[in-house]
Amino acid sequence: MNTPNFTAGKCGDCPIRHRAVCARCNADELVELDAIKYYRTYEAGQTVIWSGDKMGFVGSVVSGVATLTQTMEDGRTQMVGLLLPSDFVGRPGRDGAAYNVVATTDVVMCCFRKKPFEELMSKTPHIAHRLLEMTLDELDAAREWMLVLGRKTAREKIASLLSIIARRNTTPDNNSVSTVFDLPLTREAMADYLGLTLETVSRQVSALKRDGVIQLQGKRHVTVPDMTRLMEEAGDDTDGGFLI
Amino acid sequence: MNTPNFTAGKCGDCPIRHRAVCARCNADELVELDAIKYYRTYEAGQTVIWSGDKMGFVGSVVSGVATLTQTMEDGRTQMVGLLLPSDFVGRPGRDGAAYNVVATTDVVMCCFRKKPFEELMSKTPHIAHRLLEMTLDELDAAREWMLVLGRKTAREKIASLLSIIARRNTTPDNNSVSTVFDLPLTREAMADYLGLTLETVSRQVSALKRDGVIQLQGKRHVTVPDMTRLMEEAGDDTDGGFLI
DNA sequence: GGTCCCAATTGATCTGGGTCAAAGTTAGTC
DNA sequence: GACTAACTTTGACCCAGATCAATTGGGACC
Repeated sequence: MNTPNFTAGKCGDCPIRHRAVCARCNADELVELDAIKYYRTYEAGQTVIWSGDKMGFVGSVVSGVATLTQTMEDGRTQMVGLLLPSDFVGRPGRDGAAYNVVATTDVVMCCFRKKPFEELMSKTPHIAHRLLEMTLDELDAAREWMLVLGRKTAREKIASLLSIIARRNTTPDNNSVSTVFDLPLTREAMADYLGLTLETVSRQVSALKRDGVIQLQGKRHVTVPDMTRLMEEAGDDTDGGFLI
Repeated sequence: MNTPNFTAGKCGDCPIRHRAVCARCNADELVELDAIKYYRTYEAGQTVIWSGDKMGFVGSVVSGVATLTQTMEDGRTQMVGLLLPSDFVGRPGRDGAAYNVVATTDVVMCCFRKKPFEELMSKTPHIAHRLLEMTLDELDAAREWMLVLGRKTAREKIASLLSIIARRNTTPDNNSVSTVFDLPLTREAMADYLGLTLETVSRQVSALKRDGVIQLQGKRHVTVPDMTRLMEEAGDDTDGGFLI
């Protein structure tokens, strides 16, 4: 775990939305942090952390997509978080992981050894502050998702998921009004996020396509001609709320 | 809002599980906090905060039960949090409320004016730390709840809710192995928590009673003869996990 | 004690999404 | 370029929970 095998990355490469602690990219912070920080890559499908395991680090996603999942003894699983580039992983002050973390694409993580990170945190109020802010964001997202899970129809659920991914993952294409992105999830992973079966996901994606709300090139490449329409389908306030 | 009309309360009365900042009840902290702190009572049914409103305080529940809810334009509502005594309300660093907060019983809140609280927080790393810990707890609870909403059956949902309330609300009755508590929620509120209709809640409560998993005295007073059985019905690991 | 009101129960029926099954797609791999 | 394996779509049928519609129960108040 301690062998950084990611060479190209340095904090100068942080994606714009990188919100984790290291992401602030202030040189003085970097000096402090470099001693305890390392990069690590995971292949698609690889489990980053098993629920219940001791977790020796915290960190954030640099590139790729990972998921947080919970599983019942009989195998029913529910995704409880989607980790896109810039999202933070880990629970400072806690020893065990609460969820499985699985890479769904190849993932590069920027990790901080936990012990020194916590020491740094208690010496640097600004970091604890930032972490609180990020945790509040995650809490908002989780609660918004409870509304999706508890009260939305299958079609609305799909539309909600698509708009979240669209808002975070759009490849800017300014000579077009359309929003374009790649789905980083299989139909099964989408189902696990939405509390549906993969068949229902497939049917509803087809229905949204048939109704012109989205266009598909292949299975994963999505074009949204009209984001407002998609958000109406999601049942959201058109102003968008604060889902991350 | 500034008129404290709660007289009996002082921090010496904090319930055992009071985990909020003021709850630590160290005399020196109290001296600091007293200048910015007030009590306030709300009647059952009263809305404490409207989603989107500017929120001038943070605080914690001293007694009673309140709920956090989200509502769609068409009226579908989902409860996203249950506030029992000791739970924290508010989002330091945020201006607007993200949810409706509604008192479901008479509620006493211990409130801190937001501005001075935030100043205090930035001067006192220990408070920011504690707040982070509490927010992580809430995040865990929200994510555990996502599993309930997304993947559990109606019967499992009811059993899950009952065990959460049982674990937090039990009136100790040591000459009996049974767990006894009062439901602080109407059937409708339970339905809003569980993503069900009130009719389904009623049916499943009746079914659990018929099957001897619970006993009811009146509509609200619940006796659980065997907590292990209830938790099996909830589909939880018998060790209980970390739901708050 | 009566009656008003609201919470809760119970019944009958309907339907969205689950389940089971089969066939179609796509990307590797040899 | 055929072969495999994993992912996806589509169809047929079913059932858990929603919906609609009466009742029933239980305080609070006169």
